[in-house]
This record gives sequence, C-alpha cells and structure tokens, in this order.
Amino acid sequence: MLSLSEENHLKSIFHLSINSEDGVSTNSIAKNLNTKASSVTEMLKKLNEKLLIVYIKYHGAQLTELGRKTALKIIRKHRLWEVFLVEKLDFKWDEVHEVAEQLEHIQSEKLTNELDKFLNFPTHDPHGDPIPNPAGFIKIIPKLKLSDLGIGETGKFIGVKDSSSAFLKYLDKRKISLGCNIKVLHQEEFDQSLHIGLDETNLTISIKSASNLYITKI
Amino acid sequence: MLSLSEENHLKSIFHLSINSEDGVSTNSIAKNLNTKASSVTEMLKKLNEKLLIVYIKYHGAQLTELGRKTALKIIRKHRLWEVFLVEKLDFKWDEVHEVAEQLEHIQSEKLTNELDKFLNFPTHDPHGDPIPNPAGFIKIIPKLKLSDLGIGETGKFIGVKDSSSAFLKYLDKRKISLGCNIKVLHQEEFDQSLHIGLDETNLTISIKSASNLYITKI
DNA sequence: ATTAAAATTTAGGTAAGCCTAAATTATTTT
DNA sequence: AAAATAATTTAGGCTTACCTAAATTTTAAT
Repeated sequence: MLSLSEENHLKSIFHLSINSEDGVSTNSIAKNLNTKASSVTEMLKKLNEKLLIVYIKYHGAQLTELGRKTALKIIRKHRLWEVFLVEKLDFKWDEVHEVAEQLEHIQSEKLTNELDKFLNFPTHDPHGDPIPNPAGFIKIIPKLKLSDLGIGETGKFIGVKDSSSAFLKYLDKRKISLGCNIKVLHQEEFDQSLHIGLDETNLTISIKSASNLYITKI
Repeated sequence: MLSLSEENHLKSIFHLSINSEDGVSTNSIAKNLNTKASSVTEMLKKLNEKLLIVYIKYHGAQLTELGRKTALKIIRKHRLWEVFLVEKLDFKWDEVHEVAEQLEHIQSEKLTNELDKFLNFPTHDPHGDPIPNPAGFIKIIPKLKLSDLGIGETGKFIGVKDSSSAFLKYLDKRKISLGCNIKVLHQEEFDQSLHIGLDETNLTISIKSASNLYITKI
C-alpha cells in the first residue's frame, strides 16, 4: 500500500513523462507538486527502492511498468470520480479537480469498479481524457486540437488542454460544451482566428482558444 | 482543518459518549481506535487546545459544542456515503464500513450536500442510524429493539446493533432485510425465543438476535 | 485508611514527509 | 576547456503521530 505522497509523486511523474522522452527532472516534479526539490529526491529514492521508478542520481526518474500501471490505476479513479461529480452531482468542469484529487486516493477495488459500472463504463472524463481500464491499460491517442482541422471539417468537442477556471468559464459563456459538434467555416488571414459553426449559431474564436480545444474528427 | 487522526479521535469520543454521562476514558478511546493510551493522551491535549473537547488530566474527555458539531459533520458524511454505496453501487451491509471510513474524510461541503441531494435527502443510513443535517444537527431517538415489542405488535426493521459480518449474513439467509415489517406472534416461555411473521412466512429467532434488531413501531 | 491494582500520563524514541542551507554535479556560456 | 550558472543532492532540523517503558494518579480491595 502506497502513501498519499507516494501516489502523488507517481502520478506527477506519469503526467510529466508525456512530454519528455527520457527521465523526469527532480525540479519539474517539485514544481508540479508544490514542494521542494530536496523532498522530491528523498521520495525518488524510495520509489526506486519499491521498483516503481528507475531513478539515477542527477538524471531524473522514469516509471517502470509497475509504476506506470500503478499511476494509471490512480488516474482511473480520478477520472471516474470526475465523471461522477459532473454527471451525477451537477459539478461544473472547473469544480471537480480539487475533489477528485482527494477521491482518487480511496482504496477499494470494489468501489472503483462498481462506480465504473454505475456510470455505465465511461471512456472519457469531462475534460476528454481517456479512462484507463481496471488493469491500468490505456490507449494513448494524440489529441487533435480544433486548430488542427481544415476548413469545412467538423469535430466533436471532447476536452480542453488548459483547464484553467477562466477558460472553462469562457467556454460556458459561449455555450461551447463538451460533446457538441464544431464545424470550421473559415479562417481569418490576418490573425488566424476561426469562424466556427456550433448548433444553429456561428461565432469567432481566436487561434489560441482553438488550440486549447481537443476534438475528434467526425 | 483537522487531520485524519484528529477527526478519528473526535468521532470515537462522540460514539463512546453515548453510553457514558461523564468523560470518555483514555483507554476506551485507545481500544476503539486500536492505538495506545499514551498516543490518545497526546491527542486529547491537542483537541483540548483547539476547543473541541474539554480534557481534564486523569479524568477523560468530553466534547464541546464545537467538537460535537464537528464530529457530527464527519458522521453525516460517513452515513451518506453508506447510503450511496448500498443504494447506488450494490454494496452489502457488511461491506460498506471500511470504505465509508475513508470517504468520510473527504473535504468538500459542496460534495456532501450534492450527494445528499442526489440520494434524495435520506434520513437514515443502511444500519438505521439517523443522518445529521448539514449543520451537524441530529435528533437522537433511543432505538427500539424487536425484543422490546409486545405480542401482536409490528415493527419496521431499520437497523442492527451488532453489525458483525456474521450477523448480517445470518439476516441475509433468513431474508430479513432492511425496511421489512416484522410482527411478533408469540414468545416461547423456556428460552424467550420469538415467533415472528415476515411477509408471507413465519420463523423463530432467539431473544439474542431479537435484541440485535432495531425497529420502529408501526 | 492503607495497600494493591488499574488507569493514565510523562519521558524519550522512531518513521514519514516536509523544510533550509550547504555541497556537489551537470550544463551553459564565453 | 574553464568559468559561471543551474540543477540536484546531502546534511541537519522540524512536526505529526505513533510507540515502549517508567512514573504518577486514581480506584478498588482489604
């Protein structure tokens, strides 16, 4: 059984691994977890002992297969709880994270799997991230952004990259909500902003916003 | 914000207070929490500092009004989660406790209140214990046992006193389930065992079992 | 009312997880 | 390639929440 801190470090390493081929640096983990580098070093030694990561002094950490599975099981719980909060308890996107951070540490396989069943085996969380299966398996599909679509193409809005509360509120105001279909109608030459069609309405969004929206092609 | 250990001590003192007019003893708390008396002493000092209990050396602890409310808010969460586990996730009576012990420490008023709403504001948990309101208010009604009923009276089964897994399984086997109506038909002279009517069937249970069943008169 | 027994507290120690400051190693600059 | 800078680790402390063993206080027994 892992401690809360151990679990958080594993999760952090997992997330930071996505954008880096080799080891995750001590500093980046410290920044991510709002702690100090020296504390992270200690933890890396311990996780290395437990065969969850490979840690080489001065050269960062990499998850072992065991560590990866373990991280993904925690992430599975996090994402299932997010679905629960949004779908069953009327939480908004920008309210779920803090609570899910707590709920993800509850230890009970039965709970997790029953929750999964209760939610009807969702495949994605409210931010569009895929939910690992009970064994910690996940198919990582590089996410398409709205800004990757060509003129005339349509995408289904499945998640956001920057999930800052400000951005989520921006989406709410514009009635851009998870699951809706967005068609790229036209792109402005001078600032790359996109004219998009959404249900019955058309609107314009900046290229910056467009590259914050994850979609799947339709 | 209280630590997990502080919360557990408060809860323990609350539960132990029910059967004792004056202070709760250090030893009883230690036994209840599976820890040592010396550890409890330390904690009592701290909770006293925080105005959650009144602790007098060598004379045990009593909850203050603040401590009582705090304990009841934790108990509220525990019981709501139990309802959730049984009603929504198909947990059995004897499976909920361990998980609810973890879930009760999640900090989010919004979560608790939304869960309450989602469950349709239940008044009792699956063991028949009342659920405190958001402010930590509870009406304590001394529980009636089946063995308290007279011949010919009927009660609605709302909970168990000893919730050991063995007893819960005993009930399952006999199809005595929460919410069912039980009529006392006759009492044997020689061993006080009760003949009871339950739906369409009659059966006999020992006086010991009968005094383990909480009911409300109908 | 002593004494014996039980309960409780104090003293001193341990492990986890954090910290700061100093030392060491890696990386970048010149 | 040496020097300067940045990243990382080590050393040494702190707090929380445990523990055991010894000392103290309360309670029960004689």
